[in-house]
Amino acid sequence: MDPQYQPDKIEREAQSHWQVTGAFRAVEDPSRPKYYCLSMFPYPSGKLHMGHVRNYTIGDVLTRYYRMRGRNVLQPMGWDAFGLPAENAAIANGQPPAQWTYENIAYMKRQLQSLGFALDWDRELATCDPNYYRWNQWLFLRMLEKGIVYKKTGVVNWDPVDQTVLANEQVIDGRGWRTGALIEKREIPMYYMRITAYAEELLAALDTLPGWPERVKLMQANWIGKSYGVNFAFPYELGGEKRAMRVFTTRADTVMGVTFCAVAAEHPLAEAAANRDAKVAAFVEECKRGSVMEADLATIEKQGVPTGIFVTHPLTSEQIEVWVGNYVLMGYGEGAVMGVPAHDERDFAFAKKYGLPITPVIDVGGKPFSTDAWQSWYADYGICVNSGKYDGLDYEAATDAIAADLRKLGLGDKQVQWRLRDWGISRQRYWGTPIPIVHCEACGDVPVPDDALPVVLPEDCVPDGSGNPLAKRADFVNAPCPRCGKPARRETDTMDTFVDSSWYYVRYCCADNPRSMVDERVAYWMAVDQYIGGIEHAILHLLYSRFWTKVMRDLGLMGMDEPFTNLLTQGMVLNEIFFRRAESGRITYYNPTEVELRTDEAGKRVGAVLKADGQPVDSDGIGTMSKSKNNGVDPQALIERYGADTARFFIIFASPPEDTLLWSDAGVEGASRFLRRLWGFACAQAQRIQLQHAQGTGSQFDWGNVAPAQREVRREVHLNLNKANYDLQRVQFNTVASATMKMLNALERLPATVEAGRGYAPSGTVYDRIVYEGMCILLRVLHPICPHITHVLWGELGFAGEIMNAPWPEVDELALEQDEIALVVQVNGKLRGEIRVPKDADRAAIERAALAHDTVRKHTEDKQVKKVVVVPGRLVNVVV
RNA sequence: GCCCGGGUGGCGAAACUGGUAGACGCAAGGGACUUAAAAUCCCUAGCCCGCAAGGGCGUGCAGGUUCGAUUCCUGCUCCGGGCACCA
Repeated sequence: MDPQYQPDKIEREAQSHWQVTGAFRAVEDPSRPKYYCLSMFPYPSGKLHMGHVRNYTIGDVLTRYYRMRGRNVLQPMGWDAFGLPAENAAIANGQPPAQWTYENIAYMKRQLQSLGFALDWDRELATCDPNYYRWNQWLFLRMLEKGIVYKKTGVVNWDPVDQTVLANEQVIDGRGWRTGALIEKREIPMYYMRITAYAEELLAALDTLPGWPERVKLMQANWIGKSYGVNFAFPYELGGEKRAMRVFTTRADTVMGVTFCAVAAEHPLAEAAANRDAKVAAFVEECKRGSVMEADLATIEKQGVPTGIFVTHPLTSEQIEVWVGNYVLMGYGEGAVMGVPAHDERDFAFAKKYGLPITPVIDVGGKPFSTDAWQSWYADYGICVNSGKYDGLDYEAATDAIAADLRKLGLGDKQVQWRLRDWGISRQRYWGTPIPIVHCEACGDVPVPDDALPVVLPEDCVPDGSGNPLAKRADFVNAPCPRCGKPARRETDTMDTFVDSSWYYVRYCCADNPRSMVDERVAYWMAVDQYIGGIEHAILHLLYSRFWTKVMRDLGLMGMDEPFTNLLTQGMVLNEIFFRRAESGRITYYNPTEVELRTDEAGKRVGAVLKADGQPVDSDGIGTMSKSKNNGVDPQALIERYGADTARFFIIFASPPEDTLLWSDAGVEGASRFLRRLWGFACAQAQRIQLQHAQGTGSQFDWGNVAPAQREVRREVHLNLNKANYDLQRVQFNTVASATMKMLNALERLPATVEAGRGYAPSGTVYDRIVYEGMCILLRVLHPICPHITHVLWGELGFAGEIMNAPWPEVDELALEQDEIALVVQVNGKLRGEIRVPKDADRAAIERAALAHDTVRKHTEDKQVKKVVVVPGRLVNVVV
């Protein structure tokens, strides 16, 4: 056995052993309980970053742990290979996205393999492979047939200089990232998936997911946003024509306080007003500038103009003026809102700004209302006042009465409203799944027949940032109409990449099937037992995946209702973001490894400079490691210097999986030291352990009369095994790593000789037994985290079989027992001392011992003891 | 702006269901070994007062509940994630 721990050597050997034996190939076996462990597949951005290492190490720990627990495990891997960065790379270096993507996949695959993950590479898939995305197209057509896919217009960011649609990320302060041009909103036709048809089920089924974090379920529930309210109309006349402006409100009890209404710039009323009033027209134009992002819309200053058009209040017949407001969204609800400034903060600010009347109609516990400044209680529920026949009613009664009256008038009724909107999947981009539609002048939008699938994306395009590259490809665009055969044009939009990731976990089960999207193997593996990925996917990706699962179920393709039984949302790996802004406004990001921090004499940070030119760079704070912010850290250097086991141990040890982790490699040294120490200890004990094998390990040993100093070490080992079991079950792995360190610390402290003559078992024999048992436990507990070193040591020390298939160790409950326990003594909650009592001491004896303690006596002697609280096994609190 | 999290020594963190705050590590200081360095091993360590015994303070801030609060409640503050075309 090599006295030196050489990670590069042993890791290479272990990995090639696993490869040769096909150790991680998953085979369906109905006789064994399966465990499908899935980590979110990576976007092939070029190199792995620490977030990937963290994500996949967590998944690997679970996979290897459950394998040792006897489950038939599947842990696959693939590539989320379509997307914007490939096109950006093409713009930057002229390389076709396909080539760039495949090169990145090859490099990152080698990186993943070097980390020793127990992945079944036979099931590898890439979403940019026609054999994968043809099923996106196939299912799209099924959804089209069912009416789940439909076409309508949607709003996009339009860069007027590049003549192209920009992603939200490419709009910076309302300007195009490359051109600096002011961005405009533009309406274009798009395909939508009717996720709102599943809103009710998506919301209700959250209750069937006990294995999901509460916070994720809460976020999804809020996102779906079911609200109960009243939808009603304000009638009006325009150009002699009778019409109605519909609004939705969750506060029908405040309808009597309406003093104005506001509509979105795209609302028909706004358009009508713009036609006859230049001021309105100018404002409507202004509203069209800027991005479509909700965060931007929510933070802009609320502005509006009066349209000069009045609508009739349905209950009071009062004339109410309609305004155009830049904060009203056409895409949400009716594109019009009622204004009740006395009880809605946004309306209040708007009314103050434009001098509109503010009429309180709700009394909240008699508190005095003033129009001077908004108070948060103005929005509270209360009793109607100033509301005519509704005076004195509470929220529910008033809502019922008002809804009933509106119903009688035929102007409105109660309605359930959803915040969730249908999912627009059309993207005006090249590197994505082609939408399988042909546009024919005679036949309209014609679906591509199934036998003509897949519609293959040409892989030699090099986008240049202007327009849509597919539209420029005559060989792609020109196609005969599938229906009439006349020349027609292919759809050039591609699908949102969230489509790709909405069902890839299904395809892993049958990735080699060229004839159908799913097969019977799906029923064996699905649902995913444990899904692991970043918290940033808490809403969109996870909601879309749940939606697709339900659609596939309703199409008869799968049986399950929900795709992911247990969800672990990994915290983000963060790093500082450094950048410079050029005069043109263009921003360049610099990797933290290229930046040097400047500090003053006291060690306080005073600035940061680029190592290359010594000139200052700005900090944009701390953020998730990403390609776009160039703040990722390549784990390669770490792996090469210390080995995969150290990298894995360190990232697991650094913090609990769900916590955010601010990257720093301080502490890697400690992980490496631990593994070297473990190797050294194993070397030193190898002969002794071999001897135990030779003597037969199956024989029972009587641990009853072992000297306390040795018994304490064995207790420590089993205590930490117990702790590791608990922490594995609650997915807190950092303390599992700690437990393995504590076990080694204990074994190293194990005394070889103890005081003789007390009838204890011979200390030399006990020493050998504890070391043998201790290493047998320690290696197995450590194996999921550090598979290579434990694989090798398991073999070197002569333990049977392969450690990856060894059964998980059992806690010996007797080893945990102690004769005497220590109790803490407090006086008035303050720690004053410690007493030792027999483990079965009764309450009275504990109280006596506590009151007899010197320090306790000092703090109680001139006072009256009111009460003594005894917490068994923990503490005694004397209250005076 | 809205929704969801988080804040504990110089640093990463631990603390089972309200019961000894700081386990396990990193960095640091002191020592041993060595011609020297690396590696390794031993010791110290939340902050303040004290030679010590001991005492006071301490889990972002301000309150509350409790014999007892990092843990429960209220308000605030800072940081992170999401906000529908980054993935």
